[in-house]
Amino acid sequence: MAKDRKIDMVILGLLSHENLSGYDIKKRIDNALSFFWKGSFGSIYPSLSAMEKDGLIRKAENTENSGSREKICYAITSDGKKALISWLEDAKAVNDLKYETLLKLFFGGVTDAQTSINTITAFENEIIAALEVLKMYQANLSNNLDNKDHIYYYLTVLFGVETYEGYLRWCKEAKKMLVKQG
Amino acid sequence: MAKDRKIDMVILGLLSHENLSGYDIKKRIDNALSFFWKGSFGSIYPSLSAMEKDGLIRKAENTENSGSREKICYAITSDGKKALISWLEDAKAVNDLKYETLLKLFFGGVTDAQTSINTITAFENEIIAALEVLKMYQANLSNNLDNKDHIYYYLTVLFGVETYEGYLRWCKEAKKMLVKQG
DNA sequence: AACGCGATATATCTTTTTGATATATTATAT
DNA sequence: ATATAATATATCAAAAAGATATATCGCGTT
Repeated sequence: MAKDRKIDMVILGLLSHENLSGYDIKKRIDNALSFFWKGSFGSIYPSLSAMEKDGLIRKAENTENSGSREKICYAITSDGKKALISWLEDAKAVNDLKYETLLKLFFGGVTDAQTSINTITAFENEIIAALEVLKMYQANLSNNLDNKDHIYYYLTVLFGVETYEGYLRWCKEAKKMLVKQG
Repeated sequence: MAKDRKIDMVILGLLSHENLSGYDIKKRIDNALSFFWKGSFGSIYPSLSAMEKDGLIRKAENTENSGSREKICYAITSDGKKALISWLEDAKAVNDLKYETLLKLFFGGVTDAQTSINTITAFENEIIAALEVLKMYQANLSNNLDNKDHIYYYLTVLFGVETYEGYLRWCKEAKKMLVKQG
């Protein structure tokens, strides 16, 4: 069966909600998962081919004909659902974080304080914009939390809001310290 | 010159502080940078070879002879320092975050609420342990913040403390909601 | 009607990185 | 004396990112 490809689990998870094409999957990742996960076409299409060969997914008829050019839709199989559940039931999870912002800050002593302040400000502006979007999602989702599926989506958004607000508090504090230091 | 290898900048940054071997570099990454960056031997040694060929670093005599087996130490060159500064002065930074914890939670509807609670608890325990270490670093560093180089280290630790405390607040809230939902 | 352009859609290639493994040396504990 | 843990370098396969190629479709402009 599947080895250790995380993208397989992303795809199986998304297909457990609805039938999707590779292009649809990319859109779902970019929209709903973007602030805690990423995925490229270069990993999605090979994963789809491999998982179809292994019987974890199968080609499905394009139900909602969006009118656009023909697409190859996939559905999850019972074997695929088993693989997904077995992954979900393992509580251990690897969180792989790479903050280039922090890396630049760590080596900030090589240049002047203003360079580090600029790096923090660029980060701050990105987060302010992203937080606005997240808060919109949060507002929409909190209206119908009775829907059992929506609570999981809501909790990930809550995670984003909580961490982003922490980022912004840190940006202010860090810039204050750097200005004082000169 | 160098293309787009982030590991190059990590190594150049560390070498701007002191001469190091590949093994030393790995230790520095695992200790000082671990909660916001990672690096494997499989990327460090090829990067060292490539950057030496390009003249960004050079072999250096092993100053502090630690008594252990001989090691190949490297020093940054003036070209290397130029490359490092040019990277630092670009305020744009890519922060690449992959939370498998959040991914599992997002698909939590496939299994029962207890499965998601277990995933959150495993995350919570990891963060509690890591936060303890970070707070120790923070206490040590805040004693001598007059040292110009230490402030940058301190700020990255502050970032870790702020985000980890946010994680823990979220863990409590998320578990409360999942327990209520059942 | 012809044209260009942006969105949709699949696929593949190169480069970067991880994770595993191989190999050898030195220090330490039993 | 011997096992084993830490030190040290190196390489390989697998995974993923990022870039690029190719083609279709819908829409607005001229």
